[in-house]
Amino acid sequence: MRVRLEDVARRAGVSPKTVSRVLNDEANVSDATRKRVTAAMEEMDYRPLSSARSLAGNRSFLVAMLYDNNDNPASTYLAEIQDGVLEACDAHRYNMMVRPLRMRGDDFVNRLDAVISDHHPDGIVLTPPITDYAPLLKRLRERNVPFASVSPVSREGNIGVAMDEQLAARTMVEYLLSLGHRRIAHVMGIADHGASRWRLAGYREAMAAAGLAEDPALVVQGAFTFASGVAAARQLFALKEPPTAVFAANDDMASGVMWVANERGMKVPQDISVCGFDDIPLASQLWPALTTIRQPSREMGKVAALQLLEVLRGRGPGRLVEMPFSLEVRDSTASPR
Amino acid sequence: MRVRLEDVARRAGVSPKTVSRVLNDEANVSDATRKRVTAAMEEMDYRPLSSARSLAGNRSFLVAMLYDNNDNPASTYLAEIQDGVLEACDAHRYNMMVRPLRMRGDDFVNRLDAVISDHHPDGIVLTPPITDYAPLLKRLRERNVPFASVSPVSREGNIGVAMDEQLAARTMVEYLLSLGHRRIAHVMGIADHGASRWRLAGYREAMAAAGLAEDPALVVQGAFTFASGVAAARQLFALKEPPTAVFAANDDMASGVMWVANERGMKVPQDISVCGFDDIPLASQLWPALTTIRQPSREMGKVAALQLLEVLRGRGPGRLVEMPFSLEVRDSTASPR
DNA sequence: CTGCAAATTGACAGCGCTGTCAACTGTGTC
DNA sequence: GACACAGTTGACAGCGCTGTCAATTTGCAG
Repeated sequence: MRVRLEDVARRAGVSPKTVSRVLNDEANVSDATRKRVTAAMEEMDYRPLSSARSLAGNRSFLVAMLYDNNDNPASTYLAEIQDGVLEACDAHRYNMMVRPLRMRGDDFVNRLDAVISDHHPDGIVLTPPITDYAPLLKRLRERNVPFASVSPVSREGNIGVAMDEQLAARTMVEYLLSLGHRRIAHVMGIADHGASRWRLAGYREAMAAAGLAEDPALVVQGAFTFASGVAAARQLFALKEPPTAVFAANDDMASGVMWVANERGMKVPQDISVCGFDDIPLASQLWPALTTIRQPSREMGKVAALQLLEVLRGRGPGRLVEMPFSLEVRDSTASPR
Repeated sequence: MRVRLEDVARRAGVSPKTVSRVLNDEANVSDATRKRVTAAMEEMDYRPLSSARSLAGNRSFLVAMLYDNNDNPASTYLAEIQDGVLEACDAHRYNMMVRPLRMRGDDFVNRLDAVISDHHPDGIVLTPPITDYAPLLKRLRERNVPFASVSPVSREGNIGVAMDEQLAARTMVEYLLSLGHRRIAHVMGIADHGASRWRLAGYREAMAAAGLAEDPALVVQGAFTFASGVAAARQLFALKEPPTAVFAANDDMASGVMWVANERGMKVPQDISVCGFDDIPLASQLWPALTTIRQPSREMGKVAALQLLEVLRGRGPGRLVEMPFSLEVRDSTASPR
């Protein structure tokens, strides 16, 4: 037979309601009572039944992590974030569910509604690019579901975690400049993603600061995928004046660029320097190992979830935490010859 | 105000219990009534509250996917399986949760117990290598929690999904033999994983069938990680008579082997052929693209979950479904020179 | 048309917990 | 010593659904 809250109450010599208070870490319980109840719980190995807690208390102890599975089929980046979110939820005995949410089409708000109505998450963790679809955020606020974001575009009124991606991108390009590169290309990510905008802005900032006029031919559109990196590289290498270095907006695209370089018999980094962004495991497994910006994805997932939990547990308003990045110089970049 | 089952019942002119029966797809409801109730549900956009269903019905509608996070930090393989499991659960309106379960130490059975007691999953999907820890399976059976496995070692009494990995490995090695290789090395995975055993067995089978005596120096231990592939390759390439081809038990290790080849200035596939197993996205992003065995991981996750759901929904006993593999010949293998 | 078994439907209690609100306890004040 | 007041505890109902079992309807043989 399962141990119920009532059983714990009897053992501790208090009313069920008092045990409930202890369980939920509520105020107004004397230290002595709290200690007695906690001991009884331990002794009996009491496990609250979450369905009963949910039904009576009208909360689900559930955090849903939403991601866009249009452009992100099982990506490493998301897997790492998920790992961090899960760790944070575990620590506070919250459950976590992952929900793909196709952002294609215009009924994604309905799909969000369905997720909320079906699962009643107490809160939501938003991952890029879902962090910035205005109608979706609006609906979340209307339905009064707290949420935290990983790398949202707007810092105003958002809680979660962010990184100064523009500065990171600028740092990367400044590094390339310091190696002596002047014709530096940039492969952009999907146009309306915040990550694409920041990384492009950082690139432009560094180039401008070095007094270099922007050559539009050196900035090509990508889509964060390996294949788009391949396409972008083909375009860049076909230029009359090809770049001596390529800064791709993420590692997958950078690996596409390197792939094309190999295909053409160009040596990296002797003939062309290539660098990426994110530092997914792939970056170290490529030959030569990829110079990139390290983004602590797992930690970022954890921190975003912790901010959300802060709110859910009524501990405070939560904030937008800034995470550090680092430039990982490896073997795919060198001075031009 | 939320629409409750009672509201639907009133609208359809039946008792709440009858609506419940329709909701749960039970027998003994006349077609006419069923139709009327279903219509009422639709019209009112009724969403059953899962906490109430769980509490009253003593089931959770929850499937937990267990994985070992010792050796698998956010691996692509698991992410793909997860994706498939999620799809299957969604289709039957079950929730899914992912649970890392460190297999190190000997209290993993307790940790399993905690998962069951805390979350009460109706069923569990086991992923390698958790599929084969006898004490864990025993506990699962004792506690009467149905489970399905992805690639279990033992096919007896297990439901889920499997692939003939030994045949796949043999096929790969036969392909290398057909290219003219004779000194073929194998980098093993973690010793007690089923995948390691089968892939090694397939390697041996093919070598023996070709009349080649096994050279123990050509079979080296790995651990399914990139780093272990690097270590294994250093060992192999240092041999007096190094291999002309290396078959690694998975793609990550194969990429480590290629990395060392590059480091030493050896050309793949001219100087050394390398191949892997799994066909994770990395395989196509390496240069040269990796010859490997394609394993339909996502589909396998889905099929395993479907077998479990078959059981959970009282539809049958479930079975062990065999999935096909395919040899993906790419550019990392060629005849020796 | 009657009688009987099978199929269909409903009444009711209760799953294990928490919200509400009332009751009680102890402390400090004048 | 009486009173006010904050701090602590408990009684009770009820969250929305399903299990049990009894009541009713239907189908069909005689």
